[in-house]
Amino acid sequence: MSEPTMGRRERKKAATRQAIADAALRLFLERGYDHVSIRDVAEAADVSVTTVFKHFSGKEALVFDQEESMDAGLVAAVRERPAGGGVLDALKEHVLRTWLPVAQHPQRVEFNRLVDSTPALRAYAERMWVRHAGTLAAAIAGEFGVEHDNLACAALARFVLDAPALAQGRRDHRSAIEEIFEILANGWQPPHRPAPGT
Amino acid sequence: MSEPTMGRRERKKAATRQAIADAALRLFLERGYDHVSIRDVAEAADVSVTTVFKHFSGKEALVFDQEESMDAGLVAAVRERPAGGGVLDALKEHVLRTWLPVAQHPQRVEFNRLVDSTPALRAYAERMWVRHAGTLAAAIAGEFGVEHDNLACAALARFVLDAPALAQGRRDHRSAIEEIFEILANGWQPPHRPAPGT
DNA sequence: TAAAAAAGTGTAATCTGTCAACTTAGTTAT
DNA sequence: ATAACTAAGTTGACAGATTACACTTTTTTA
Repeated sequence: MSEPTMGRRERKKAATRQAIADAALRLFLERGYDHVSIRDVAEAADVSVTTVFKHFSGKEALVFDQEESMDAGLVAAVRERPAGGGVLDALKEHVLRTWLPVAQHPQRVEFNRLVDSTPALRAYAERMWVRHAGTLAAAIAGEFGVEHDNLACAALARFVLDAPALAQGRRDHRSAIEEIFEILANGWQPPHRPAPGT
Repeated sequence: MSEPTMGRRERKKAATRQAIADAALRLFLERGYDHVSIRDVAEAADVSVTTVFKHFSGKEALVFDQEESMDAGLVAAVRERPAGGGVLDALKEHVLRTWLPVAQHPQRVEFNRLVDSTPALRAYAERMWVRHAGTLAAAIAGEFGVEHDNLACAALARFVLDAPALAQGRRDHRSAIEEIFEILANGWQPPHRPAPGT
């Protein structure tokens, strides 16, 4: 799907965008986010500052080059879920499939450290998920034939999209996600005391 | 507690802060958040730009002058809850008591419209609540004698603090909050179709 | 091939936020 | 009361992010 659909123009555009994103990530990892200016990035990618802003909406967006439209994925997960399966299970599987690999990729350890240690990026990353809450809520509501802004659906969407942020930084991402979805499915129960001596 | 504790100095400082906040809110409501610069605010309050930043951490903070440390209130709600009562109920009551009056105050209609129509302020308001998730999570965990970062407690804290954002913009704030806590207590259930013809 | 469309450039401007050195006024100890 | 101290505020300069604008180059297309 790449060769005939993209003319020279779009190919060059994509290349420029990629060059900017690569240069940005490299510099950020080298010097830290706050010690790299947009000008630095532009020069490293050999483009002008204005070009950077034509490709990215702001400095934070330079870091999250890839994870863009997961709207489609979320909606598909809900709509094309296995017959007879619940929406909750479908969303759990989707989160496990799409988020786990990214979060656990060993080449991303330094990337995650960069994000974690930069307040602006932490905030951006959190909002990145929650920003899709509206779309997901509408998709869920559509499945049940209720108003697109049905409160229960909006709440579920929001809670589900909180899951990655909550699981972030836990030892076992997978079981963390499962525990969160367990709460959403059956309600919150007071935790029991851990075995003494741990 | 106000007269003897505050000398002239602190009184003047508080007055300056209030003058800045008042000028800011007035201008924001008049012209819209994005069409007012910090310089405008400073001039309207007859102080220098740097003074504004000495009192407020940033432009958004000018709008949320009042609602600052609710950490203490959240922790108290959990710790001093009625004997035998569940944490969930205590938190629900606390949200209803502290958030409802503010959100419904009729004098705040234009204020809410300002926040709602300004993306930067929307984001700030949302984070304002979620920012206390760590404190609340630790308080809940403390009540049950588990590790301070217990996942179930962190998840509950987060979900509870999502409630105001979710209830915002609904017709009936109170029942919205109650519906959200119902989900947290008993799990999410698919919504039923609304009566046709509404 | 010429016009339209898109990508990119350079400049200048605005705005947020920070910094350092200075002034002023309130507080405190003598 | 007065000198020394301290916190609040001022001023001016500055860096970085972001936008607007007018211009050039390249690709596409009629």
